[in-house]
Amino acid sequence: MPNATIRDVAREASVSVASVSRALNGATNIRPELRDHIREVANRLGYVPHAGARNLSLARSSTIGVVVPDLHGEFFSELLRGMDRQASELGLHLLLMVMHGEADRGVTALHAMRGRVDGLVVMAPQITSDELFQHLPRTMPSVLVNCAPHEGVRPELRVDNVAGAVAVVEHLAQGGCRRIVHIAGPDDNIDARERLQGTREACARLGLELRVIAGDFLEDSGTAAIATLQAERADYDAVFAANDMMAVGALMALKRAGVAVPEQVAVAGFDNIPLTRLISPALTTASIDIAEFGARAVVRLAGLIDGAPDDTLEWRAPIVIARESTRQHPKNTTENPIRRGDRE
Amino acid sequence: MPNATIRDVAREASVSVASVSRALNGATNIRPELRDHIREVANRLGYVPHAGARNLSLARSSTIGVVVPDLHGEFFSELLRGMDRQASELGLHLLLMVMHGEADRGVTALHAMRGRVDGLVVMAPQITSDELFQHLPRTMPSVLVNCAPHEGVRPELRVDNVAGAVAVVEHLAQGGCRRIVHIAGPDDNIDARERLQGTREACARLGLELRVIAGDFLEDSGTAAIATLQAERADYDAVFAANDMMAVGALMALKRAGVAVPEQVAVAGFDNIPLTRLISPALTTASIDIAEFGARAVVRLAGLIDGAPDDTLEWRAPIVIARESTRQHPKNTTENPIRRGDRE
DNA sequence: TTGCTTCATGTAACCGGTTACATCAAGAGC
DNA sequence: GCTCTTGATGTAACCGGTTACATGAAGCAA
Repeated sequence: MPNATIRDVAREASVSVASVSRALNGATNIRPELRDHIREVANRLGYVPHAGARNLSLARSSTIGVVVPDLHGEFFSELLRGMDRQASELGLHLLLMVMHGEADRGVTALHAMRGRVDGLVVMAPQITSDELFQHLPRTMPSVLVNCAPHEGVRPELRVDNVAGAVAVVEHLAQGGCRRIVHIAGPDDNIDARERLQGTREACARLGLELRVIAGDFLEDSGTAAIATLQAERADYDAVFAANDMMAVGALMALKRAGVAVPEQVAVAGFDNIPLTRLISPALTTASIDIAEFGARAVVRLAGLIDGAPDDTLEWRAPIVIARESTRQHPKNTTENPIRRGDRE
Repeated sequence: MPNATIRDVAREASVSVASVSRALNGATNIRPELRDHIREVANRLGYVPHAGARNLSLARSSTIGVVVPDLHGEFFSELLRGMDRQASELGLHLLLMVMHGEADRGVTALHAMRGRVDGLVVMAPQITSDELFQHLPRTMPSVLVNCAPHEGVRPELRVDNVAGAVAVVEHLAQGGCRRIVHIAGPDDNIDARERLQGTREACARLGLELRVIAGDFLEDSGTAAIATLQAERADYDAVFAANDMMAVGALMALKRAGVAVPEQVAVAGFDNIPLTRLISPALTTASIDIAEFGARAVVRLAGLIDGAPDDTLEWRAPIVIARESTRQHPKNTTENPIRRGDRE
């Protein structure tokens, strides 16, 4: 037997559908006895309103779409947690949409959102996602989170990656490091680019040697970067990875290679995912409060949906969380740090 | 200007709404030129179908609801990742719903799903969620994942917690451990209970001493458990926590207290979350493929939605992943393991 | 009593799609 | 030329809610 509809309840209670709707939605213009009677009947029939129908007629779904490139790792789970907490507080549901890196699938997916959500939180750091933004209808309230540059001005939330990278490099320099290896993220990722840019700027300004190795934000590419360096017997005293997972990969590889961290090589990451404080040595990293970041995006989106004007670009500046992996050590503050090639 | 509707397209193309619907949904009974013309007009107007209206009329939303108790930690992010991968493959969307531990909110939330999703994947390990299952309408296809016992038979997927715990204890015993401390999970959590039960059974059978300390599945309670033991100068040679996060907390606390792991005390967890292999010593744990587990739930739900009969209870038996934290050490295989209280 | 206001309740249109059925033109068969 | 079939197209009902507006009864003043 299918679910009861509002008309079933109306018939059973010998009233009109309007009265049922009024009774169940707490309208004031209804006789209390009638209201209670209708509620009783609705309960008896196990009536549950059909949200889809309600949404259609109200032109509001109380749902927001979350567009993310990927679900790997703790960054997204933290972001999602923050968004969920806030959304649930505001009585909103979360519709998840993962692009899996495919921009065209992203456009299709975006279209699928119409009539399903009241607004979107979009995270699309791929430089190539220009098409995506063009397909983001003006009529759809949306907050852009850490997105690649795009046409026009939109409500936006960004991490100040350049400042974060600069701060990390300064921290490394302060610890006595002079020869930095930067493991970069994907070339088409705006976060990765900006972190690289900040690293370049800071190294140039502080007179540090810089070598850049390509990576892809995954643990393995951090490991691979160290393998390359080891094979070359390269000379460096710090590894700064563009995100924490690559830093972890590097850390593990260094450990296996018998290189002491931080004594011989300091290691730093970016994002401050929860596990950074659990590994050993604990990882130095650039941190923003990821969950708060997500929550903030939801708050702003809710404002937009309610019609509040908002087209500001809001920044979050990361701070450096100094942990064991870059603990300052006197012997490295000299001009002549231990060279990797010397022992092996 | 609001979004174009199917009627706008029909008017602009001088055809009926039926033709527009046919043209855009690839029906065969339409003249190709007309179809192309309509598509062209639709494109020009930037027409995107209203998913909500479509769902209402098709009585199908292509969305599945995911009900989870919490979003903390990597377990859920892995589960979600597996579900998303599968859902996206099947052309389904994911609507997230976190209960935040409140059973009554859960019931409300469940009702909110009606007309929004075609089916549910429900994870409700709280013993108290009986009410929840009663409010799960029979008409709503749903797959239960690691749920507490409940009335009636439903399509279900479960981790064999008892077997997993037994396997871990056997592994510990094989390594020479005789005095086990089990850090239990929340008392009202079915997974926690079963893991405790398995631990009890195995210890009894193997003649091991067992002490149980209460925990709550969070890292801090693992830390607290060790603090308690230290304060008492308790005598034990293995800590088996009911999940990985508590094991990690215990591991950190032991390290800080100067207790060597695994030499003095072996440590094991449960779940095999990704970070277990990254910490040091790497954590021994009971593992199932969490992402696959989630994906499987989605596959079965999709089957149910398509009307396939399915009321089986499917089990996943965890396997023990032996890592450094329980590395076998000869001196502990004697009847007289090092007592914690002897050094400090 | 009449006329006016107030308020509970019902009727029916609407949200934006899909689709059963009606309609109608063209082609086939005789 | 007439009928029958076939296939494209249009009309309108329907999905299940909400709500503007119509209706009609009760309350009140004159």
